[in-house]
Amino acid sequence: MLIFDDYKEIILKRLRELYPDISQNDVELGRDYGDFTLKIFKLKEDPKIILKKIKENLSEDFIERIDLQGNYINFFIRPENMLGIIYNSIKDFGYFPNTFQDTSKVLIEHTSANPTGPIHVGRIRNSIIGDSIYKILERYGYRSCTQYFVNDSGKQVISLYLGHVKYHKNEKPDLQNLLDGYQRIYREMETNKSIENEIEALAERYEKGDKELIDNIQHVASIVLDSVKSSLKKIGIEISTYVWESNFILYGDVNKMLESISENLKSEGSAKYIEIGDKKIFLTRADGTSLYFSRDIVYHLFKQENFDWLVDVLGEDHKDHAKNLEYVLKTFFDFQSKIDFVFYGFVSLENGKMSTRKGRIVTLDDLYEKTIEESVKIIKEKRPDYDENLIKNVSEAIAASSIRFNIVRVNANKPIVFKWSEALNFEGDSAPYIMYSYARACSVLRKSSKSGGELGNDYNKYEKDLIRVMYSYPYSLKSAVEFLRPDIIANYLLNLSKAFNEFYLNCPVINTPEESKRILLIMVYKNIMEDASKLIGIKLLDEI
RNA sequence: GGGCUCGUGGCCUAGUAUGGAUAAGGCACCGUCCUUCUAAGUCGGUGAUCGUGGGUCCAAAUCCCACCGAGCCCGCCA
Repeated sequence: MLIFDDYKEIILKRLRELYPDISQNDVELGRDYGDFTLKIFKLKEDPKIILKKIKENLSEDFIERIDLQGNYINFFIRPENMLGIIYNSIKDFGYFPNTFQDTSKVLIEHTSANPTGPIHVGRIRNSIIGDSIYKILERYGYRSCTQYFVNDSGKQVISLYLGHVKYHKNEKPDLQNLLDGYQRIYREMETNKSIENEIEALAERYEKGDKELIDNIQHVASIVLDSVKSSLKKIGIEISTYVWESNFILYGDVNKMLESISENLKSEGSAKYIEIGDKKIFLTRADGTSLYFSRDIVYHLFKQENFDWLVDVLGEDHKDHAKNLEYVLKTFFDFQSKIDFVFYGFVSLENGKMSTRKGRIVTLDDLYEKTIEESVKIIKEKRPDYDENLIKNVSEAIAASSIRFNIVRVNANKPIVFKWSEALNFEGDSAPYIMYSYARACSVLRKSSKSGGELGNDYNKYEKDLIRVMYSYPYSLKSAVEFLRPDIIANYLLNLSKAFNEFYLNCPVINTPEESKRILLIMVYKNIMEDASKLIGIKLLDEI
């Protein structure tokens, strides 16, 4: 929970003393008209009288003035009051807003990609959204943790193993030959049906607990998984815990789960299913092997043992699966945790869908390398004085931040078409724009000898705008949590950076009478930038 | 065919949950500003019947209905 002096709440309370019907939504954060705005359409009273009554009842010090404009009443807050709240919070607690530690434990499951190939730009949307949600919930005061559910027991990963046995048996398995074997076996399958039988035979042995086979499959899967981990690490994503699907089979949890709901299971041949309306959800195959749905039930029951709130980040292709899963968990099992699903639209290439099997992908590593290259080129052009070490630091920060920002800033339910020209654009609404604005602030602070200890009392338009955007940070944070939408933080950062850039261009600091006051403003800005950037994985540097 | 999601200037994105002030940014294009703290920046200009058609309402990008277009799902795959 966020803790700060919320002027909106105070204003709302006073307004309701006069007009009890005023709702939360009738008062909103103002844009250019005022700091807070009340819509008075509903009040059915002469606006001038409303204004008069409100002015009489709202005599708080922090109110600078109250204006009537058409059907809106605008409230202007003294900038020094807003800034004072932010500044005091940072001074006392290290950040603004302060938080109250929530007792709820939340687990964010993200990525969980089948370990059958390198992670590509289609899949990183999952990781980027998931990691950002994790950091946002953590900041808000939840005790948070991330988890990757590793599929090492489905047909895909069995194919990965079989591909290696068939085509690269004498080579030590590595990412390259595993991927080749995987793609080759799917090509082969198109003409040779017997391969499917081989896979099924392996699945059956697997399910019966063939230890050697399970170990071998886990071995190849872990090689691929390690590559996924190291790719994600480059963009600042480290997942707290990994849970392997095979464990639930090995230790009999899947079977126990099936027994516990045996009354509700129906049979078609030897295959078992649950009926939801006229839909059949199969839990086991005719040969007795388990299906993803069963393993996912067991996995969610396992998760709820330790967490009060589960958040699953899933591709939009999982919408039906998730709906059915939630229904089954709540109907047939003792499932108490709160559960939320965050879906995201696919990232496609300009020439169509990505496919690991068909080799039509842009991997995260490719994208990272190209972004570094482009960034180095630009740094050498713009900052000829930077040494190799600095170039390396800056280009790596820009690459990680740009990749994350370009993906996280768009609303998850919109599809994205990946374009190199956009991925490598470092101007306008981009991560470097935010990083640049921050570096400018750092530069001023470096060059000033003032410590910024005093709050001023007259702030010009640019200073006031900056203060207002900074004050609105908790509102964005709150929305991001409420709707599990990290894009809200990304857009907030753009607005904040823009407000600073305008201030910077119009308000000289060093060697002016306003230096102390403005240094304080910049210090506060720096703190909020660091706070918000961290949430979506933008790496800020003192100089870029 | 059924279900879910999306459609906002030439291109990309915000605004839609909670209807309300001239639809806000960016890219591209034209022009402005470095004798002052990083020009990856700033300011100005060109450019939008908010997919189409109805409806509700004092008021619709936002709500409702229909249609069109795109994506995803409709497996004893995951």
